[in-house]
Amino acid sequence: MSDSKIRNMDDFASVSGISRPTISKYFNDADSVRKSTRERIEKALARYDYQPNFYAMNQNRRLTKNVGIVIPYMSDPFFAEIARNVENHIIAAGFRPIVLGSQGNPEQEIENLNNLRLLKPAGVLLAPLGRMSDSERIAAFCTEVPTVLFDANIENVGEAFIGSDNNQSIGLIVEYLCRTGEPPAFFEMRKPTNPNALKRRNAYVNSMERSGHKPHLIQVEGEGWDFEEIGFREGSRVLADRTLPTDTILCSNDRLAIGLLSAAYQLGLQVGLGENCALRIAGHDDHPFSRYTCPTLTTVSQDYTSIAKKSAETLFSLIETEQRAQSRETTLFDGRLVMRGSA
Amino acid sequence: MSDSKIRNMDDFASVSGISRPTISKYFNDADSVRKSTRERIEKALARYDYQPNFYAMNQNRRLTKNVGIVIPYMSDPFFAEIARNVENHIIAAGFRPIVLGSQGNPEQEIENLNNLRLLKPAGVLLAPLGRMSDSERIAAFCTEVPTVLFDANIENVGEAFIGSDNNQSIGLIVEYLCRTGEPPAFFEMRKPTNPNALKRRNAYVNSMERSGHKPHLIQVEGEGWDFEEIGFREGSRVLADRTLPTDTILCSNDRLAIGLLSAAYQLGLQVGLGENCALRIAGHDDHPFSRYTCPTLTTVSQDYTSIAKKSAETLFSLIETEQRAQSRETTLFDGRLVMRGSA
DNA sequence: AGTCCATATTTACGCGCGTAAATTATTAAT
DNA sequence: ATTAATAATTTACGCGCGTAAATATGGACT
Repeated sequence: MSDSKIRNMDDFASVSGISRPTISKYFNDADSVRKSTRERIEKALARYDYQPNFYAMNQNRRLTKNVGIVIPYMSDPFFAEIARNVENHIIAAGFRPIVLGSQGNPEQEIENLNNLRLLKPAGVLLAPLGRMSDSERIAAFCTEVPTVLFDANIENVGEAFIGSDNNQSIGLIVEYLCRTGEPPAFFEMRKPTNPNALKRRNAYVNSMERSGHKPHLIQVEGEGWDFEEIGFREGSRVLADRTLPTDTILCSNDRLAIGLLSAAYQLGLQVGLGENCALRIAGHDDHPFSRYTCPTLTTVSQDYTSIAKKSAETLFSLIETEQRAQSRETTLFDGRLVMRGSA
Repeated sequence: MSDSKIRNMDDFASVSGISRPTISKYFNDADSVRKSTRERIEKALARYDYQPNFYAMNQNRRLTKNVGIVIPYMSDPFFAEIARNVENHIIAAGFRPIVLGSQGNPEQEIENLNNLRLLKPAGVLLAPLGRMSDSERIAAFCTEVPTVLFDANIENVGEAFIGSDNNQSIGLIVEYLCRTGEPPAFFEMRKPTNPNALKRRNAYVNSMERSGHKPHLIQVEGEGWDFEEIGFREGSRVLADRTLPTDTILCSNDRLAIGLLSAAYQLGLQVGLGENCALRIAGHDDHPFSRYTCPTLTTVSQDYTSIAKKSAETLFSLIETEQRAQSRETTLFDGRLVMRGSA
């Protein structure tokens, strides 16, 4: 295989018989060297499995092909899924994605941005935590690195925002629920961590009033990101009380709905559309798990694909033009009704 | 707040009136400088919010306080949970955790190790992918960096292995199921990706035979890590066939069980212990979601806490003694029966 | 005041790489 | 063969920091 260990680019330059600056050039852009040179390098690369030190590279380059992706929660399948989507676009465009999760912690979010800055990224795609986020420091970061926000908006921070049209999506499912049964109550956290939650609350109220129904907010207590637990605990309480003015509950997101479904099951309440069902439950987001709940969860899917694509494209155009956006544009995609068993 | 931007340690040394090497020493170990000096540094730190370049630090140090944690899948709540647990121990011991997920991809797993190596970690805690893993390259990595394996074993790789005693845990739940109803069939993937799955299969067969029952393996097709989908799809098929010789199914892990529960629900099969139940389903792992399934999932919990603690401690002792383990020790923790609604 | 030890500073070099400028070699075309 | 264009090499420096050795400084003590 290999002779002595290749420890750095100098070593590799020696064994391949090509000067270090040329090797450096090759790794920067393989097509920027003569074809015969490229072949010699690649032959040597096959013999000695050298690869340049990623961090040392980034330390010296003005700008790299790195693109950061920061999401609020790594272990939330919803964010994992959208991050994977964005990642694919980044790779396809010849960039290198670096995904970081903030674990619901605003300090971690800032640290993620700090660490990214050291890698001299060409740009960053950021889905901020929301209410908890240290928006001042995020704004400061955005002045240094071209940043596109997605999923959750922070007013006037970043070059653009791409997300879902909560008005449309909530309107869609409220209309559906009203049309097929009793008008829904809205199940949410009293102090939601996410700006989307507030938008959805307002959208619900507006949508209900527009169709002449009285809105009914079920605002439960709970902190943090353990939404299933909150949905279950508070859902159990609310359902046991039997003070609901309706048999239909629309949850602010699928994870709350998953907890609520579990609570309903344990109280012996049949959920779904049938005659012998006591309750209808709907969610929002089309969480990967929502197709395995019992019954499967009726929800509104966010347009993952479009959000990911548009976010990436917006960032790429910023990177190419090497200038900031003249005006901060907001793009909202429509949700799609996903009818399943629960409502 | 601050005057001109502090760009590096030199700048910060100037404004704080202390020499750069002393600053460097402070950041390495705050107690290694005189108290009065420390106070001066920290006063300057409050004024100018400088922090050293993480990657430049690691480039030059022989050894750092970094500890890598590599898990097979970031968005699997089970691994997310155990990683969080390990992380806390690392922080408590004054080290800096760096968590990386391999997304089920063996190449990503190797790349994660490569990237970690560049950060000169004091040690690494690795939960390998299993069958898919490039065990040769992992072994090569382990000769360079002290590495402790957990969750999934690779024979003779790394300094130690800490995991669950699948024999004990499967024995426990098989015994429970036999005692409280019909002996279980075992639902698993025909070609599991994880070595634990194979151990569990054998443990099931042994356990059944020991108590005089005929084992029955349901080995379903399916690749990858989308276990819920496989559990649902193949579960639907198996249940619809109605060729099962028993009404009790033990799944190789909770994620399969979650899919299977969903399949049973959709086929109108009542799952649980009651007289009018057609099926009992049990899992393994005590996945965070297993308490929200309908019905809640009876399972065996792995001793997260102990595995995380022991893994971290084993690594710390390796780091302290600065030498490799004389012999590769394997530590297995007992599982605990978690009785819920499904069996 | 003088001694000693701990701590701080100065100086100088190294890590693995990017990059610019000047020089030399190669290639393709005239 | 000469020329011009292109590519490669040499040389030299910089990035942000660690670290070692020599030197200088401060405080506690006799």
